[in-house]
Amino acid sequence: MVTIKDVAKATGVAPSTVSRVIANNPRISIMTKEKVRKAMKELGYHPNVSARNLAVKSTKAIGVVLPSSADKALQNPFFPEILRGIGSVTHDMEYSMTLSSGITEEEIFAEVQRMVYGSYVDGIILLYSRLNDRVMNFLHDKNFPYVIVGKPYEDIDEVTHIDNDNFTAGKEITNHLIETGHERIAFIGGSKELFVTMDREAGYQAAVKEAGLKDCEEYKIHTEFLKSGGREAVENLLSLKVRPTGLVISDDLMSLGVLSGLEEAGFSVPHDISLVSFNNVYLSEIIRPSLTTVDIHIHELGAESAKALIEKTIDKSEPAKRITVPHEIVFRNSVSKREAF
Amino acid sequence: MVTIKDVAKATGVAPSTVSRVIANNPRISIMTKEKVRKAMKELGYHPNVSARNLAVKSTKAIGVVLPSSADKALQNPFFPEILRGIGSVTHDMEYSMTLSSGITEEEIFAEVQRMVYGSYVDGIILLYSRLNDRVMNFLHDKNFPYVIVGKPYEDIDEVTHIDNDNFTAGKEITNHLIETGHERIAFIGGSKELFVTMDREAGYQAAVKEAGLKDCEEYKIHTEFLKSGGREAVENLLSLKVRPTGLVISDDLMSLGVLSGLEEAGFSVPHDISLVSFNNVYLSEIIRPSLTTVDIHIHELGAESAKALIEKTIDKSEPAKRITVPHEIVFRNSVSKREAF
DNA sequence: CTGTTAGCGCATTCAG
DNA sequence: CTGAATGCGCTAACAG
Repeated sequence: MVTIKDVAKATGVAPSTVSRVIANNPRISIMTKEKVRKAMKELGYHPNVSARNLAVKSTKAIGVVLPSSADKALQNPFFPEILRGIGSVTHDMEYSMTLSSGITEEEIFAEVQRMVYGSYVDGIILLYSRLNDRVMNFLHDKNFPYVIVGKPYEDIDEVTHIDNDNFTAGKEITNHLIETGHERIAFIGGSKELFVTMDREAGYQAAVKEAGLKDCEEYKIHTEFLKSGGREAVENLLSLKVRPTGLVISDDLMSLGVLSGLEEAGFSVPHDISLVSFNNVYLSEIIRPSLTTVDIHIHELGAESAKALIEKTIDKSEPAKRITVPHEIVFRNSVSKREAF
Repeated sequence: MVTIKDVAKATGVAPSTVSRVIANNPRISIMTKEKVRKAMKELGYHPNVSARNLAVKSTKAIGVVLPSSADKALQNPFFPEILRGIGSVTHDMEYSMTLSSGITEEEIFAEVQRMVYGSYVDGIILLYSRLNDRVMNFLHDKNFPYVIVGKPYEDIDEVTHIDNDNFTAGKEITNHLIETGHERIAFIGGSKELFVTMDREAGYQAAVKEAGLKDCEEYKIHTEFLKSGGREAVENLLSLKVRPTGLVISDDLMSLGVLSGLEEAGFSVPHDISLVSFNNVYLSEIIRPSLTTVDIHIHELGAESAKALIEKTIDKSEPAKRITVPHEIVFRNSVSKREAF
């Protein structure tokens, strides 16, 4: 391994000088800089992170914590995509990204502790949010830089988070259904415990109310989309005396299950029933009918979270803030016009 | 930050002793061990990785590089799943895992160089394999520990790789179709450049030949599944005078596209056409019809690769080897019996 | 069984 | 503008 000393020797300067040209210190003459750089290149010098980290007490690395992957939810294409978003900025800023690799909640917590106490990373991105989460509490207590993608359950204005305006998105997409003539619209969402679901549902409900449409409990379904993609949800809905003609579904992946269930039951989408959802993952484009869905800009969600976190690691006093990533509806083929009765 | 010195002082021993109890060195009396451990707990001591890494010249970290994510392929649930597999062993062995975060090929290469030269990681897992890949060549030249998930294009018995027996898998799943009475079976695969595709196709072909069935070129289709999920593939196939009754598709995600295309064109699966594929990602279970597919044990693929790599980082002279992860067919509802004509 | 010493590679005072 | 000295926190001989 070629060290700073080697290039110092080769150049006939002191190690500290080499260190300074690495940092591009302005007090070094342009000439020696060139000379040193040349030697670095020739010798194949590359700085050693561990040494650097030790000296400066910082790592230029961020940790990313995925939800407990006991959860099948991890198979959601949302995750690779957000990782890409994060990666795009870590790459640009020459940070590295460490993934937490626990599977149970317990393990994850242990991992995070290691990351924090062991100085593995300068900050952490939480890709989930739960009520009373040990990890978040821990980070908070330790005053360790972290951001949340989504909406925190507690201390909402003390923790910087990156989210969409899911309420508005829910409202808009529901309005789209209303505008195309639908009057009986149901909502199918994942766990009520999740803010995403709640926000989107609230938006749906607001739209329904404002339009003066029927707002009944029977039309709001919550199901673990892990289990058979909400098959039951569909069955429940179809067994109603007055069936909905439009469905707002809180996640593309879930739509896939619902769609399949619908067609299996002999309903054609969008002919018999229209359907819209959220996320705009790749899937929604390749299935038939392709999905009208709100693109929540997953990549940007990731990128913004990384940016915000890095700022925070650089200046710990950076105030907590909320970053709202814009969304936009992508119109495709899962919705059809419905004439008034 | 509480260091080894602090606990040394608090315990009245030398720093080196503390270091030894951390390493659980057997030459330390059980008594002082207890004493030291107690102090560590009380003071909230946690070892600093950077310092440790610097001293031992190793990082207990592995790098994972994903395929260039210009590729939509990353949205394949295959990736989160394999990451989980890797994570399960890195966690157990107390390693950490760093994701490469480049998006273009160029960027990825730069990242890998940083990882290697900067001593960010002890070894690297490549989650893709391409002909004449700079990254692989680089790792190879530098004699840096790495493993490949899949099959390397070059130096196949010099690089340890973890793969399924895709040939056999292809053969078996095709045989399943044959056994259920299908006589005209087509293959739809991704890029011919990929070994996975090639191997699976070769298996398909072997099965077809052995069964004495028609083996024509028209029945072998290659398409970028990125684009509209192989819609054209389907159209081509359907426009044939003698249409196939069974389809072997090289990836579940692609099946999704094909399935949609088929139903859109008015064909019902499995009634009119049967279909089988590979991977057994979550999707294949939630769509209707659920997919008969070969489970390639993605998680295990990841876990084995991590294990093999870690072994290699510990003992660089570990010989290159090939690890074959078993597969198994999961029978679901995308295949129906076909009576002889 | 334990303490002392000397680095690991780099950044950063402080001099000059 | 540059060099010498010191220390980041930990491990690893070497003594004893």
